[in-house]
Amino acid sequence: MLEKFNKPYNSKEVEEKIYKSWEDSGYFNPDNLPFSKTKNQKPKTFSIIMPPPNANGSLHLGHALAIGLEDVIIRYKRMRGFKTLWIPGADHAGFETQIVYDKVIEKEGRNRFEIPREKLFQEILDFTNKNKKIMESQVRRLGASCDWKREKFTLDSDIISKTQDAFIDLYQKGMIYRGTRLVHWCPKHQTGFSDLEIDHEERRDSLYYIKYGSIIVATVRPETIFGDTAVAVNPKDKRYKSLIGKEIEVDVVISKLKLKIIADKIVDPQFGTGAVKITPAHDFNDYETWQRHKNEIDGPREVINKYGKMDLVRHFPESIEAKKYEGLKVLEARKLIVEDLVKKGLMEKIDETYQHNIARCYKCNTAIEPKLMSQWFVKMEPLAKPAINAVKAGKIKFIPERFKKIYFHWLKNIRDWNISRQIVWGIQIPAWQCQDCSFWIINKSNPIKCPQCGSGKVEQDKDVFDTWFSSGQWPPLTLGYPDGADYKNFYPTDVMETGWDILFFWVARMIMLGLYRTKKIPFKYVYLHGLVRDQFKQKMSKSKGNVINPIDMVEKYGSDALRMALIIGNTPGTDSAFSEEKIRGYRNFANKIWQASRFVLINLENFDFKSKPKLSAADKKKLNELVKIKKDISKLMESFKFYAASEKIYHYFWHVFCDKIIEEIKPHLIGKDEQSKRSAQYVLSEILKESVKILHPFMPFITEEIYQSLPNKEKELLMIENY
RNA sequence: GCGUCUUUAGCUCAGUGGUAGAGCGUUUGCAUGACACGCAAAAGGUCGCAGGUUCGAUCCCUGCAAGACGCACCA
Repeated sequence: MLEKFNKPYNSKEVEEKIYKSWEDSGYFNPDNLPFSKTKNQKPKTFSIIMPPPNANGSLHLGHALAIGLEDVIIRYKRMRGFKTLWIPGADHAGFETQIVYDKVIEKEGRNRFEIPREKLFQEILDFTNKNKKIMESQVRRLGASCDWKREKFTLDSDIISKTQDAFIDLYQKGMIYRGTRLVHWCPKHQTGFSDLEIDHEERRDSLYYIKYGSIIVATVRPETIFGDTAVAVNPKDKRYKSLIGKEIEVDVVISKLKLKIIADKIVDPQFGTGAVKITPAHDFNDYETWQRHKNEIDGPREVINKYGKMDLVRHFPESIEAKKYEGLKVLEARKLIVEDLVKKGLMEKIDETYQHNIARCYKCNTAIEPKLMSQWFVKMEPLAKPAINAVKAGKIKFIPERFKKIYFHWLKNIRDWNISRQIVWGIQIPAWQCQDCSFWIINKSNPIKCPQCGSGKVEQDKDVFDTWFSSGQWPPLTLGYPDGADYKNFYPTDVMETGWDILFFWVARMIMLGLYRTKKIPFKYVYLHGLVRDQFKQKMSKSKGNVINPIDMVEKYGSDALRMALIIGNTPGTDSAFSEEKIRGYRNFANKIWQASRFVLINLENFDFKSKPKLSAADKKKLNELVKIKKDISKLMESFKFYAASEKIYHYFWHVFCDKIIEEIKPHLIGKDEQSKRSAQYVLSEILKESVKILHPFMPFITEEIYQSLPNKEKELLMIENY
């Protein structure tokens, strides 16, 4: 019976078997939990929706931390008698997966833009389904006690359908509109983005002072002069006051442009020359300036195409010089136009020390081109207000609290959300356009005929939703909103546990869309864990070669050790330094638990549990101390201080129980005094059982394995013991 | 520009208005009847700097410095 304890703890021999016994027991499903069936009164429920890992690859340490923390919470609540539900999921991760797959097909010498839509979608679906299985098996290896029967994928048919419903509902209420406006466009990935997918990089560039007729303008993008439609000055600027409203003729090398001088507050008289060229097609501020002066000046003239190349000939067909620039990449064109301007004597000066920020694609670092596009936008202000109020009123609490401020700041300055993406991997937008009269029909199925002009030429929008538009509705959708039983029983959920890096991408949007759709908050607590970094606090990345694969660590040291290493000393919201050393330390702890259990079990072999022995004063004290420790730890668990709770039980088990209590008790075990021996045995058995319970949420595998050997166990599984 | 965080032992981090804590690491001893993935000891800190509040500050307030980060952005 106890032979297995004769060698060091071997996680490999235990974990798979234990996980299977949990899964087979059915207790991951709250409906099967024994204590939830008994009473007439409504059972206490507790629910967490797992942030669905991307189904395009393997788990990283961030996932391991998240799953570890969520499992800690779930197991603790389950043992506390809650009807506990944890729903696992998988995210199709639209754009992210698209580019992962781009790399796959690039290696094969193919290009996604040449593959028919349906074929490409099917290929990515096959690829994702394969990876999804790997991801799921990894979640199991981490010990997640989630209900696999309720698992949801963001491309399940009901999720797709309900996501489209949300779009239609928002559209009907005037919260979504089709707008032609400038969007962040990545010339490499050939898609537009929302504001969040953009990184800014500080750079030193040249600031060119160019003669525009009688005045001089300063710009970093001389290649856009072909798209200019005005020059703006500050209305209070005395230097230009007399010129406002006048037209100047500007030599832009390939042609002459007549530009009106307009007055606008946006112009800072202190910067450059105080005169700004206005290029509404290629600059966000210029676009807005044009909006304010629509009646006075021409609108956007696009001189850069979607590939980031010059597109001039169609605007200047009679210009021979235009051909010279045609098709050049922006930076090549810039070099050339600068040369030509200098040659023509139009370059006043070049300031090469100008520091500014430029927008980059967050994925490939390609310079973002503001591009004029017709897209679907969500009006954010009406969604943001209730989301702000829910947090202000304390209905949703952030852990740590300071993220509230960051959240408020973002929501108060929010801009409309571009949800159109020009990729195939995602949920297609349920919008159809009449090819004859351009009328839009918002409908899940093909409307066949245009209701406006009767034309039969109706085509669905090729674009798909920003992946966060669907995952933003994740809590209600996974629970079967609007009429599912789980939605009734488990919504609002209790905790949303995720990384602070997706506070805006995901958490804020879940709150906004959740409130909008269900009129209820989607969750009560937001627990934001920090990012896991390497031992030097550097971000882990493939290029730096400092990535630690969590599953390798599970193989080497066991899931329990990995979980402890991730959770101990990791305070919410603070990035943590992580190293293999740390895991080794907790592997050692696992063995310590193993050996201590062995010692206790050996000494319990002839112990009669039927009658409780009379306890010595010292032994009573030990048990009282344990009660206090347990109380302290529960308090820490309830206040989300898992980093402290785990450390406390670690310290108690090793340095109190093993170092002090066992050593003190040894003489009683081998002594002749039968009563004090029985007292000692009882104390050992009690402390071991309680310790294993307290440790279980953190180190579920080894504790379950030991529990199965306890002569005084009361339940079939430790997992459903009473905490 | 607006904002957030950090600064405590060699490293990574907890923490408290009343003479400083953990883990790892280091040093020394130890094959002790659970465990060398171990045991027993030990060394190691003006709690970033300067003021203030207080009987008392590592903790509260102000300023400064260094570092990390978020948001926005002027050509």
